[in-house]
Amino acid sequence: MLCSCTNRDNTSVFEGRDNAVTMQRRTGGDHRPTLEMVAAAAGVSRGTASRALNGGVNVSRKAMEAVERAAAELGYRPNLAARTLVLGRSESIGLVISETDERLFSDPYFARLTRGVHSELAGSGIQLVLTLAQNDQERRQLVRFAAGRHLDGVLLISHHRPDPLPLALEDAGIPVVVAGRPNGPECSTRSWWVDADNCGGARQAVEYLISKGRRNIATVAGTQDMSAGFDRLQGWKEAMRVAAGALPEDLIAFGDFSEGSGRRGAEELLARGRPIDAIFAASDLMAFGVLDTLHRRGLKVPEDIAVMGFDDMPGSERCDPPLTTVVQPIDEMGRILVRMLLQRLRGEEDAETSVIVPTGFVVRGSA
Amino acid sequence: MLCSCTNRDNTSVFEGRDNAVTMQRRTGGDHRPTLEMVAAAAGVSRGTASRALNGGVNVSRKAMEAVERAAAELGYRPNLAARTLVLGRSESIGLVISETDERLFSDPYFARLTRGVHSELAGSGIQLVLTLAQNDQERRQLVRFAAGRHLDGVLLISHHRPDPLPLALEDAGIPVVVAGRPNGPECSTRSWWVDADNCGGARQAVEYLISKGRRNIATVAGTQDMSAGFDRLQGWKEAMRVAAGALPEDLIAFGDFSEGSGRRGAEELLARGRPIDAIFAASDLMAFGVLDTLHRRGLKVPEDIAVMGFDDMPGSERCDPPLTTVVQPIDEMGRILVRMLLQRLRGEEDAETSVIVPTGFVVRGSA
DNA sequence: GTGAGGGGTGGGAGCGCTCCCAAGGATGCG
DNA sequence: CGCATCCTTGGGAGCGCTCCCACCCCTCAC
Repeated sequence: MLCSCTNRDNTSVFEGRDNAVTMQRRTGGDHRPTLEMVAAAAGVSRGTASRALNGGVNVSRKAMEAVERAAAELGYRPNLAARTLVLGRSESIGLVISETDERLFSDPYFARLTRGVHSELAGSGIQLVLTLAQNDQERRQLVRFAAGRHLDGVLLISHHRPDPLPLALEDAGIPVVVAGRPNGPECSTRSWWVDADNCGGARQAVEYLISKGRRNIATVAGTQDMSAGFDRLQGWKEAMRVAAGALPEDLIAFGDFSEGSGRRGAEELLARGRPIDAIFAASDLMAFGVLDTLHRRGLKVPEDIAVMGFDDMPGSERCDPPLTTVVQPIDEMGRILVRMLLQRLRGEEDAETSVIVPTGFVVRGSA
Repeated sequence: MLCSCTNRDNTSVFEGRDNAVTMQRRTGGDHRPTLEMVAAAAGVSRGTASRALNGGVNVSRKAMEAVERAAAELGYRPNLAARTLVLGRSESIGLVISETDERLFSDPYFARLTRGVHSELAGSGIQLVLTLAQNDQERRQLVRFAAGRHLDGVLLISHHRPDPLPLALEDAGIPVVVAGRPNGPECSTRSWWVDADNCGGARQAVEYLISKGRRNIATVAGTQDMSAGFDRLQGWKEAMRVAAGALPEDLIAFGDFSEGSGRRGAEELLARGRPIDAIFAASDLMAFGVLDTLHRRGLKVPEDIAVMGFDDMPGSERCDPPLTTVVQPIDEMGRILVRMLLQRLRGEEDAETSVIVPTGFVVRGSA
């Protein structure tokens, strides 16, 4: 039985076909109008037409109008490749995500950062180009693409510590601003970067718990090869060293930012038998796992044990009890990322080359 | 108190700064090596160097090696703008998402489609460029970007019916393949397209319910200006017309694909007082809402009322009872999208210009 | 030995654009 | 009226690359 809403034209189930990349060279007939043709139609020279179409300095009113009319009539579209060739820049920048697409689309972090980048770029005339770089092959191709003058600069979202991409791009002459902190010997120190104050945020969270009378504050730390994981643990350590004198190593459990690892981390901490009256989880997802474990052990939050998270994920205000957590101004970070790259492209010498954005936190029910 | 993990160099909280777009023209000192320089270093001519670097036909072994060595030593990166200018193509294609970034990152559909596109393109040497086109200003800029020879073709993800983008791109000479169905008078019929067999999938779902002895099969339909919403309702109508003779209009409620609208749709259907023994929801999200409503009314699924969804969202197998639902081969659609665009770029006359991909379904507990 | 054939090479032409400079035309002031 | 000044214009140069064609030289057949 044929479906009536199947359309009438040449439609069928697709069959695989030879996929060789042999596109036509010099696409034959579709010669699009060039600036030369516009100029001819308007009765002026190339130079005048170019000036008329780019701001119109030193162009008479009459010439201006003639060129604009001719361009509209011919449906003229400037060849940006030619423009790039002579200008030496393409007026587009890349937003490169050096992560698996799995995380890309599931982690709201990317959505919010992209939104910030996007909003800062709106109306600037600069084209934003999103690109994934998930493996070495793709990274090489990206470097070729960017170095080939397709991108004037790159915003790189990269949170895993040893990422060869910033260095490779800088070596190819592409200015990079990284979201995250590309420190360490194996990474480029030339790249500029923006990061949330993960350390300070974590410290403030612990200090808040202390101010509420908590003393035995454990932590479920995140992945240590990510700056977010490392720095948040640093923040906890700093606050605890001050509060407890020495560092209570037995109050640390390690997770990987996932909910399951939060569950396991809490179980591990409780199993050690040491008194605990608060748990700081290095991500909200892990905090969800911690809450789950505490509930199942019959412990009350926050009466028996206070819980804090980090991120303010969607959903954090709806869990039981609503999660007190550290918030990063992700949109703002995206905007700063763009501003820094534009400064770098303009060659502003006095600009800040790295920015740490302060975090805040929302107090809800869990602490 | 200063955070010890704050780095040592020039770091501070960012302050807004003038954002005018006045990048440096003709970036001064950083003259990168050109093909001419590579040729000179290798002791051959431009032409020979070019041939050596592009497949090496009619190049002696000696010249080949000399050029490769020179290129490596100088760190030569071909200027892709110059290449694009002479070839008339850029060897990159766009994946344009004509949706809000809200949905972009929350709807797993995009992640899976992107994965399919990505995997099909791997190793082809073609650069994939993701772009958002959320408003008219961005759409115009995208057309300029693509028509300016930055993109050889565009894969457009667009499910809202009157989308001016495919037509605008085709008018500018850019081949487009749409994910979705750009039918209707206001839309381009020139664009090629790929769509899931929404109509057939819905019909099969209803036929399955009929085969299980259900007779009064209601539906909560989706947004009607999206082909997915329209076609899925068509499929339900076709099956019901055959089964019931006439079309039971009072078994239709309308939603917008969201969970809340599924809840309201189910309530509306039940409130009409007509006997119902199954509900086909046009999305899993709406099916979740339907299940919720039925539970609250104390109705048993599937004993009292069977429920089917459409999409196979992550989470559909974990709801109560696990959802029986129609699945679209989204990855495969992404792959087909790429293959079709490459065919179109190659100018293959005999290629299919539209493809409807058959759906399947998974039987779980709800029907 | 001579001519045909083919692999290998060099360099001119040209892609479409922007920049620059010389030259023309209009205008103003002494 | 003459000359300096400014606005406007045209067209050459050149961005870095690929294509094309003429040319060279080596090989092989007759």
